[in-house]
Amino acid sequence: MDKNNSTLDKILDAGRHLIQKYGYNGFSYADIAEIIGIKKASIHYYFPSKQELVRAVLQRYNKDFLNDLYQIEQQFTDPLDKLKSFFLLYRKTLENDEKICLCSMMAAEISSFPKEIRTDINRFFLDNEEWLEKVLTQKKALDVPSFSDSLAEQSKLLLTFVQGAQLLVRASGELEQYDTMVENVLKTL
Amino acid sequence: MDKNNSTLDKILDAGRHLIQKYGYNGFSYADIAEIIGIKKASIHYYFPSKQELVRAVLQRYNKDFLNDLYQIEQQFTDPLDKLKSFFLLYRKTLENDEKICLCSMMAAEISSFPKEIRTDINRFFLDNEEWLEKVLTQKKALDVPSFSDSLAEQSKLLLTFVQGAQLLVRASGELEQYDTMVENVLKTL
DNA sequence: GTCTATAAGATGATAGAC
DNA sequence: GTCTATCATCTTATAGAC
Repeated sequence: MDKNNSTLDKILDAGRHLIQKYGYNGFSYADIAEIIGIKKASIHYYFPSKQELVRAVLQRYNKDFLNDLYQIEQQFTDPLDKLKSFFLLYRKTLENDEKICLCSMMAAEISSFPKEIRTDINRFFLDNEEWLEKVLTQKKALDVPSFSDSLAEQSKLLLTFVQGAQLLVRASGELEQYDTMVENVLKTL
Repeated sequence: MDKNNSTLDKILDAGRHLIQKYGYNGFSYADIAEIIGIKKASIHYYFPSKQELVRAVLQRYNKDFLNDLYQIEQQFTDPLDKLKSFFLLYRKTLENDEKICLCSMMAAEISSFPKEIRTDINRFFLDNEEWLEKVLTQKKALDVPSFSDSLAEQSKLLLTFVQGAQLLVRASGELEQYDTMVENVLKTL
């Protein structure tokens, strides 16, 4: 159950942290080396190029995030609880040292990436939408069918909300804003 | 009425373009120099440091954007038309060469900036919220009062929407998504 | 104002010893 | 696997000629 503490994992952890905080163009091999106490050259042993490194970080992030969504799905039965946990998942990132979702940052920096990486970033968003749509479908089955719109479209709106809310929180520096906004967006359902 | 085509303006234009596309950490003086056909050193004559340059870009962007909002306010009487124009304003940026709102990008990169710049970024968001709230107030006066929530909170949600929608469009590369999402978010009002 | 020249340090990356 | 040493290039920034 313990996280593998190999150098490889430390590099991926540090890389993810730095991208979430400063962006792909805002960190260097030297930064990673300093964080985990090795030399720059050692990183190249695992990831010859920066793009290979970022791609590995991205793919692991997507996998972990998808797993978190699956856990939420298992843990709760009430769709509303699932949605609240979804927003809490994003909140956890914001709580910790000025970070945002890795894919939010990388979507902003999309012009710096080749096609394959762009595809992985978009995959993250699609997976989020898909998960949300599934939960909204469960919710609709319980509720008076209050919304007639496509649940796929509704999911996209929820995703734009959580993506944009992160930017507002970062601009203001006030995390508490997030909770109020989540409350309000849940009321619209 | 013509835009002043001084070197200063060219520098600000190129700087804004590059930040909107690649981010603050994703461009250099050399990039600006190449775009407008001068030498790097000439840019330092106007902006000794990169932070002074980005600050000037940011302040002009905020001023121009606020002016655009004012123009919309003057041009339309129907609050719904005003909102549609608001979203169209953001769309214009997306249409053009993989760019997003300057302050969306800079909010994502907030950890790279000192306090004064952060304040300017947040000012942009607050101005957006204020403008939206004003329009929503006009709308409420016309409508059956359908929503009971605070219009300030409603404005924030609309802002999170447009901020997040940009990231989704960038991730997918499909601008048409934006129009559908705008349609759907307007239905929630 | 714009240029050439140059500095001082950072950056991504490689070669080869241990 | 991790290190030292080194590379070519890029980065922000300054000094001084024109």
